[in-house]
Amino acid sequence: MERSQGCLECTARGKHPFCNMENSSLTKFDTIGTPVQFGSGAVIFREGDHCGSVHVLCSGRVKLSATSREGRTLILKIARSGEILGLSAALAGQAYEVTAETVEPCKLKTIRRQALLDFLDRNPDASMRAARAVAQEYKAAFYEVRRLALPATASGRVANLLLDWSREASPETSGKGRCMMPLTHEEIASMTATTRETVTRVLGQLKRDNLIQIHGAALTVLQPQALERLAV
Amino acid sequence: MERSQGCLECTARGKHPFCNMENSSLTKFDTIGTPVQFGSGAVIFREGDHCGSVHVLCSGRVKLSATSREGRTLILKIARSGEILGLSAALAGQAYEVTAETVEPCKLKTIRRQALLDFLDRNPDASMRAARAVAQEYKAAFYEVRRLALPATASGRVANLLLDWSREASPETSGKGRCMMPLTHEEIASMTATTRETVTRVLGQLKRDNLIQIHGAALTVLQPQALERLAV
DNA sequence: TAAGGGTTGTGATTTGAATCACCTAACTGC
DNA sequence: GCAGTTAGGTGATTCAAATCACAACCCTTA
Repeated sequence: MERSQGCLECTARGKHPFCNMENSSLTKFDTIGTPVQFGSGAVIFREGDHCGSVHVLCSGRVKLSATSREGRTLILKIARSGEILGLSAALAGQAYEVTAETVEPCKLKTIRRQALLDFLDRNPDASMRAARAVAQEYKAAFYEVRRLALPATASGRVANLLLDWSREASPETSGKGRCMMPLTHEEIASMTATTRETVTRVLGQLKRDNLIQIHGAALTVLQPQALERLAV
Repeated sequence: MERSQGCLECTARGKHPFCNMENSSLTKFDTIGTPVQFGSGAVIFREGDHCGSVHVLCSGRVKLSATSREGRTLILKIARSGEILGLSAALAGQAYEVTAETVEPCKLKTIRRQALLDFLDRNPDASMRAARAVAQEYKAAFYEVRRLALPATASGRVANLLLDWSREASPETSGKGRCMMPLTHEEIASMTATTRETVTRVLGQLKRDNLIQIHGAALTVLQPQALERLAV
């Protein structure tokens, strides 16, 4: 009788397009999903694993990454609450494309792939929502390509990333340009196709030029326009 | 009474997941789409344009690209028949993310965004197919990120692209590793985040090392394993 | 309080690839 | 045929960033 994790009562529901479906659909949805909790650093699934389930991220952040045979790691994005991990793999009927690893304690709702497909078949509004959710995922992946491939320099790619972060976070942290960046330089390097040392140097330069401020994990973008000029 | 372009009679229908819907749905679908033809080099829509329509690509190839303020161009992919251009933008209700330009004469079927959404609402099997189609688009975008960001060198990115092409084409051209590459070095550079000169040099080196063969637009991959080793 | 693992900061060196500059071919349409 | 245009090829030079090598910090945990 775990009611605290019911989707109907979820306070964040309105914020998340997929979760915000009709009550009747959501009631049914609630019965096919299992609430799960993870600590920090837990692996939810691995790249190449058979996709048996999708995972709705209720709270917390999850790092999505891919690794090359030679050991180079690319972090695609940090997923936030409301995202549906593994949805595209489940719909396409293929293995997970990425590895999902929590970066902080997370609550999720896990749904078996077949149960989800049956549910979508029977609830047209949910299946439209799923299509929209994947469209969002697509858009995000597309902007990732853009962010990586268009800037000519490493500083451009880093600047792009910082701008993205400050834009995403703006509603929460009222002060403009402030956001939390709980990643190491090594991880930022994996998100910008560069090296740890280069990230250190670029961030150092941006601080010296007063374009940004960093206190621990707190990042403040002081001059967004100047960053944009760098970012191309 | 244009019947030649009806989806029901389309011979390629079986090859394309989205088009291969139930006959009853397809009949309805046929009534909401307008067949259109384009010559080579025609622009179907532009990045940033309001997304008023989606376009089912019936035959021919279409170049999808994005441009930065500074004029750098990134070619995301060459879409082939069966793809639905602008679907993700239509579902997400936003502007087109890319510019679509034909690289050879193409036939398309254009559907007003609202007509498509209504159609999807009323035909659950079609909306599942749409979700799957976007999931495919997502996967493609994801591999694009991988191809661009994981290899450490320009030759790695080019090698990756050549491998992708030869894999895609393999069913058609029976000879292994043979495919058509109707792009200039400049365009290949835009797909691999490098420059025209570097593409020329890399392809030259690959030819000299007997990893590939090029005659006009015909590309043959002679040693896929060696290319993979380069590609990382 | 010391020890040890992970993270960050910096210099010196090397290198891949961008840039610049030009040149040859191939195809276009007068 | 020749001028014009676009694609492909190549060398010389420059430069950003990868690599290598350590020092200086955190943080935990012992």
